[in-house]
Amino acid sequence: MADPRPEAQRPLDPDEEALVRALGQVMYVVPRTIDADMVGDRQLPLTEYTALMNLSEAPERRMRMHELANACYLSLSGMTRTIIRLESQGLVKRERCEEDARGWNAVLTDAGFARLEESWPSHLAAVRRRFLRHFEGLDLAELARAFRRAGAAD
Amino acid sequence: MADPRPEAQRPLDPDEEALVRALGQVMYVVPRTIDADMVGDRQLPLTEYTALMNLSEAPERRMRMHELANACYLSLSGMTRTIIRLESQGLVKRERCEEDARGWNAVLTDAGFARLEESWPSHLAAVRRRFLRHFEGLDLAELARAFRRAGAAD
DNA sequence: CGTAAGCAATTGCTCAATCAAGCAACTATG
DNA sequence: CATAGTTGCTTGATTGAGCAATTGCTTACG
Repeated sequence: MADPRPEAQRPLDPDEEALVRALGQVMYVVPRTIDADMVGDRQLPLTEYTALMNLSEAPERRMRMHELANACYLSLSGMTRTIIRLESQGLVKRERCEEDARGWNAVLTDAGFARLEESWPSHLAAVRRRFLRHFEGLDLAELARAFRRAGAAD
Repeated sequence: MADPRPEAQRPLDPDEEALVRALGQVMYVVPRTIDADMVGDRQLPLTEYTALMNLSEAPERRMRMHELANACYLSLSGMTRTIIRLESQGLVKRERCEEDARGWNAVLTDAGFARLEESWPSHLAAVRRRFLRHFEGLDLAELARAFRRAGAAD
């Protein structure tokens, strides 16, 4: 990380500076407001919604733990605990993996699928209201590419 | 033919969808990598850096707790504890507010200022590497406005 | 004035996330 | 085919954050 070459230390130009100062809004405020909307509306925290949603899109509605952890931007241990919470609500169950007995699949139950169907409108509304509508008129596809680049390791 | 669904539930178009799916990268991955870079490089978590930085820009290098909490996107109680951590390292001190004895000012010490001077290149590098460079060629000023709109409380 | 209402900040508690350590199962090598 | 090393996941300990209750000061009103 430490690479204190002069070039790297050139001060930000005003537009860069404005963007960096505004970054906190998207890093901190947006996730909290979306989560608060979901919890207030459907009692389903964003982390748990994200897990259910990823499972619902997977083949046979099941995923290995590390796969799901990645998809949810969570550590493996964080994912274990999230699945425990969902399991205790009957929304997910765990099944040993056929091909590798070390592995587990998190599997969406019918109750989990129902919970998701009941909750997605709330998530959609929150995402529109707290995020998407503020980007009208911008090139969303290009922006999406930039977001993905920023998240890619290096 | 008219779509009978309420407007708010209209599905996302592909570009919107791509952006929403990429949002997690900026909400979750970017802050963690910037923080990890700062901690690895200068032992200074991003939250604490942000507090020092805001203080350094304030008149007399001092701010009221709730002001600073807002600037750092933190609750007041979260800010109290951050200041306690900084105070225990001698980087900040607390002084009763002259005009209102209920209030306290967090004041940057010389040691705190020195810590900041030693750390900002690391922060700048992290922000460039993990965020800014992926947005080259986009209209940064417009993007900054969109970020600020997204964070503004309705 | 004097008391009720309100505000600034801190404290107690809880919770979700991390890292590090542990356990169980798989794989590769001599 | 034994065993050393690796991998997949869980568990234990810790941390940083938020909310709700509390403390101490200020202000507004009768």
